[in-house]
Amino acid sequence: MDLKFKVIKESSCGARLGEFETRWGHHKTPMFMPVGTQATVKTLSPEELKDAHADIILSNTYHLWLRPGEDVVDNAGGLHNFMNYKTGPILTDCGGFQVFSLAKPKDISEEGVKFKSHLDGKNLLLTPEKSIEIQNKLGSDIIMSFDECPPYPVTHEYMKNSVERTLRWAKRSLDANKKRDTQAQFGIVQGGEFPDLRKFSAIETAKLDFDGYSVGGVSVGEDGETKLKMIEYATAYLPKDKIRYLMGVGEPMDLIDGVIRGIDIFDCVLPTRLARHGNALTRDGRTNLKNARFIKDLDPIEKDCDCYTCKNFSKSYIRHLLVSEESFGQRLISIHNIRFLTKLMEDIREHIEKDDLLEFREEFKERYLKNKK
RNA sequence: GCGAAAUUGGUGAAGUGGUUAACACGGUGGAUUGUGGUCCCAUUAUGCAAGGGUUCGAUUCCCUUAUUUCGCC
Repeated sequence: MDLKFKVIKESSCGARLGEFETRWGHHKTPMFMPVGTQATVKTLSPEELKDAHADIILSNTYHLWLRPGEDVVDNAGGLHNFMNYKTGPILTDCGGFQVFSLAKPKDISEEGVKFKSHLDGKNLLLTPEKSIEIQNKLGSDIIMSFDECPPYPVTHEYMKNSVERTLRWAKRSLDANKKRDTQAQFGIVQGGEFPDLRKFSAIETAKLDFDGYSVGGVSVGEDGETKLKMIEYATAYLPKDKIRYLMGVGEPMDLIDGVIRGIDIFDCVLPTRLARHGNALTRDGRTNLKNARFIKDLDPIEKDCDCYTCKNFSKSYIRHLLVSEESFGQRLISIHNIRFLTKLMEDIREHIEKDDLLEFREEFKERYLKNKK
């Protein structure tokens, strides 16, 4: 499905202000997608997501395949109906990342990847065709082609073979997608920190007829400078008229730096995972709300934040909930953290419009990192 | 009143005549980037009820006191 993506404005620093269309309406980029691995953004209701200005969410093929099974979701009429998320699009990840993140004895062959299920140890085979078939049944708006996300670091030789295989898998993924008219499909660029392989992967993937292109294999343990280069090596060779999605990146500074390198969409578990561990994202950096200094602090997490949490609850109360292991505390911070990132993207869009994103970056960085040693 | 047993950090507790008193919880910090939600890392008792004695050395043995628990009149 054509997303009708268009770049509205490209700023002098390389950032793009854009827009695309789905059956749910128009969506502005750059944007951030909260992650809902198991058909739920952990602890949040669809209403809360909407209120936090989450426009689109990500869900996961691998997890839904294992439980409850794609047929169960299909039976409910697709993911949107199943989870009653009716306000925006859903993108499903292909399951490729789990090869890396599960880090079990893995067997990667031309055919696909052999896993042991983390639920019952059963031997499973995920192939490009199977991943697409599952995503077709899940009925997401955007599906990802099946890739391998190698760990970091890995030898140039390993990465070269992996990139070439991922490219062949991309073609098979594209061929397997019979619902192309209803679901958009993205390809994934890999190549690790190697400029030649990133370039090769970007150019060759771009030759395939995808609706968007993502940059994968980033934020897997590399240092900050390497991370930015990985992105640059890829975006330099991606078509300008297609959406670019940087997978798994969500640190506020990384979002800004990604946008400057021409990225349009991001996803990350960070806001919700940090929330479950008691950490709030703020303009002044991360704040661990479990810290004793908040015991009697009646201020909200951020005074000028428009989220439900900040409009109604104090740090003192949230700290109490966290310390008492009440899940409402995790939920309140999740709401705030997601809103923090969607607001950051709104600010970024505004500054692309004004073409002063680099100045915004400096101001933001100064304040965000000032408490870091 | 008599007899017996016990007394280790904020809590539950292990332990030994000899350099840093186990473990768990709790506390305090930290970590966290396409999520295997309740995980991970660090730190947290200069002291073993109090006082005295034996000993090269005692939290560990002995005595006294205090407190607690259980029996008996």
